[in-house]
Amino acid sequence: MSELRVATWNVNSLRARMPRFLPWLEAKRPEVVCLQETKVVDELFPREEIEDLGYECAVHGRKTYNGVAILSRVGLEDVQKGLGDGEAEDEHRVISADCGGVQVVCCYVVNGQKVGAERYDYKLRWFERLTSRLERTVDTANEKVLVVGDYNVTFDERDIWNPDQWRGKILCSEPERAALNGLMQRLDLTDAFRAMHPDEGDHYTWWDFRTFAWKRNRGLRIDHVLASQVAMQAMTGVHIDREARDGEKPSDHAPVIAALEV
DNA sequence: ATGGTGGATTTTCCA
Repeated sequence: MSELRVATWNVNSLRARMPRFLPWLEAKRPEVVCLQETKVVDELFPREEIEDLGYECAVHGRKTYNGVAILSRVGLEDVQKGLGDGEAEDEHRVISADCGGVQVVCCYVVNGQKVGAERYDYKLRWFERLTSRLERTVDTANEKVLVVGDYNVTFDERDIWNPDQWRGKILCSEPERAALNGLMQRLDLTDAFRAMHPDEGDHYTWWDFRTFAWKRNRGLRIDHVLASQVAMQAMTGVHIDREARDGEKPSDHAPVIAALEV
């Protein structure tokens, strides 16, 4: 038995974040790292610096927006990019791979902008497409499966610094939560952080760059590790790496790191 | 009700 740590981090531009990302990667050395908002086409992905630290890279990026990647130093097999449902545009928001016997899916869910906006409806439809994609490509009934990433949805008021002010708003609305919970029910996935930290609030993963949100700890928990039952049984811990949100030129998200015995 | 900051590519979009 050995420990396998899987981190998920919305880096908000990998190239802009390299001065923070590389030292973090060297210090933490998670076996698997899932990145969102890489904002870089595959040809310009900073592959060499990451490979020098012992990682293989699977990338699915585009110019300016979105982009996802999986880095692994325990193998990277069966890489599948995108939603794969034949629709014209999937916005480079999903990539999956088998890493050391764990089925890892890295997701960057649509933000949605504002309840009722066109992008909000697109977000709800995109959740349905993601759910179908997972039903086609992962075996949650039998395998260790981790579906991680920036879901842009809170589960409940424990995930919100001021629930009254956010009630019904984007990232907190009931249709978004129904879409996320529906995905989890259909795939039999568990919110691993909450399972390991029941009844605790004040555990956020995103703090808005505006309004001094970090300094005031005005955050939301919107980055999640969703785990199959087999993965949950192997899980030893999940934590949010708040240090990575502090200091110079941080991302607006903190990494979430899950550890399992494999 | 609005705008605040940050990143990429620009005088604006997206978050």
